[in-house]
Amino acid sequence: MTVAGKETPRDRYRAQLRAEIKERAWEQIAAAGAPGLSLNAIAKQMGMSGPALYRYFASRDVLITELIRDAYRSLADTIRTAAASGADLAGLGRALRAWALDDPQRYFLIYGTPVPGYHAPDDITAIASEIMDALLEAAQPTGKAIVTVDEGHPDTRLEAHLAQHRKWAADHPAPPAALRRALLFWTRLHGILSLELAGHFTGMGFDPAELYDNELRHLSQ
Amino acid sequence: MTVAGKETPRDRYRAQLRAEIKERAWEQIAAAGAPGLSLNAIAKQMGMSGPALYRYFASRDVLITELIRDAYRSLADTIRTAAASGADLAGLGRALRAWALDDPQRYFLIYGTPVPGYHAPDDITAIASEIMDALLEAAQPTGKAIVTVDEGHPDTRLEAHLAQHRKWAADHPAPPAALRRALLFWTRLHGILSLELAGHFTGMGFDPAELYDNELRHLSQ
DNA sequence: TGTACATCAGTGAACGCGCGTTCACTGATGTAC
DNA sequence: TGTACATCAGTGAACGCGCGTTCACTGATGTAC
Repeated sequence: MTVAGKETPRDRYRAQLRAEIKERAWEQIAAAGAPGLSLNAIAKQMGMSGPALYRYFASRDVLITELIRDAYRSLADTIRTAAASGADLAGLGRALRAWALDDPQRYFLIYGTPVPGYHAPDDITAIASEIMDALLEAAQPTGKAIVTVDEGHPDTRLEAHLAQHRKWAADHPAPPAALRRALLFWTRLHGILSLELAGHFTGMGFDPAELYDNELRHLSQ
Repeated sequence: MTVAGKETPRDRYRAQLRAEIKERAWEQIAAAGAPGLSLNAIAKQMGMSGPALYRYFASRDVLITELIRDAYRSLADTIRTAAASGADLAGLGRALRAWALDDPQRYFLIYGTPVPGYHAPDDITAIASEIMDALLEAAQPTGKAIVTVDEGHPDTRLEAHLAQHRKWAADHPAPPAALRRALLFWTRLHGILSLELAGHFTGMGFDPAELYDNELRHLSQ
């Protein structure tokens, strides 16, 4: 244990090695999926013995959980950075797509097939709602137009439901229309990305980017 | 080997045991996900020794591939049955949702995280395009209205792209607007289902069915 | 600056486990005459 | 209907493997006086 703020060379070395272990872990996940991640294999790849890794991660589960956390963190940062630079919903959508294509298995670690029985720790779900908050913020009508008569297909039924079931947006003053837009943004774009990354469009002949842009156009209008 | 059409008691027994193996396999997948499927564990659960299963499936991979095929087959039958009974796109959407909720892990076996390097055999991809064909059929405007002035948001750009990239619909005379509708049906509904089944909505407070219905309403109008 | 001690990184052996799969074999079930 | 043979289901032992993880230990690096 080291006092916070006082970083010794040993601390730096530790941090560096932890980072390298994670890098190798991502490579393994990219090559064989998350279930194929093996501590021994990582150690061998790094030229170390298996038990050595236990100096850096208490167990395989701890490592995987940290990878999941990093994935969420990376996505949240990507979205927030885009939002901070003034991007609208479509801009966030483009940032999301770039992030997903950059590392498909990282995307699937968050949004892929759930492992039955696994429950993410609280701090991870906190990052997830941080992402939703950023979407909600961008899903609100800009200040200029006071009354938004036409924002695509207003669906009063869904908006009425969301108006009364907005626990996930409790901290946010967004109106029902924005709740709806944020959810549709999420589910529609995820639908395309997930199928695209899984290869379900391969051989069909069209360009998924066109489909994606089509959705972005209608979300933003 | 038995001549086709001549079914001996032994054949019946074989078929029955193969079916039971698959059932146990699905139970295991539901309990621990597909990567956790183990032939030995299935055998033990059935009160048999491990090697006995090799009388029925040549290998673990063969078993899994057959499960995937069955999943596709089941989905295709569900969609076609709904279509045959006169359901419109929204009806197919409801059938899809019921099918997905009935067995989430079966859904994920088709649409979940891909295993890097795995390629489905041709007969399985054939079932996949059979599903797309059924969607295309239902996505076409009904005969009554000759000119469809407003079918949601017509997006000429996407339709123009699809008009020239329709390899996946080569057998089908559906117009570009129908291609677009079929794709949006697929990606939007999958987006919601996938997130719902993976538990990403839990704790958010709203009812995913409302979101789903919202999409169905706009696809059908 | 030098010595004594504590801390830490990493090793190698070992444990127990479960996996997929092969193989020689037993015993039951079916088929042919 | 009865016998002789072939077919098939299932067993138990075994192989080789890789996994996560523990443990006692060595050697290097840091810290305190």
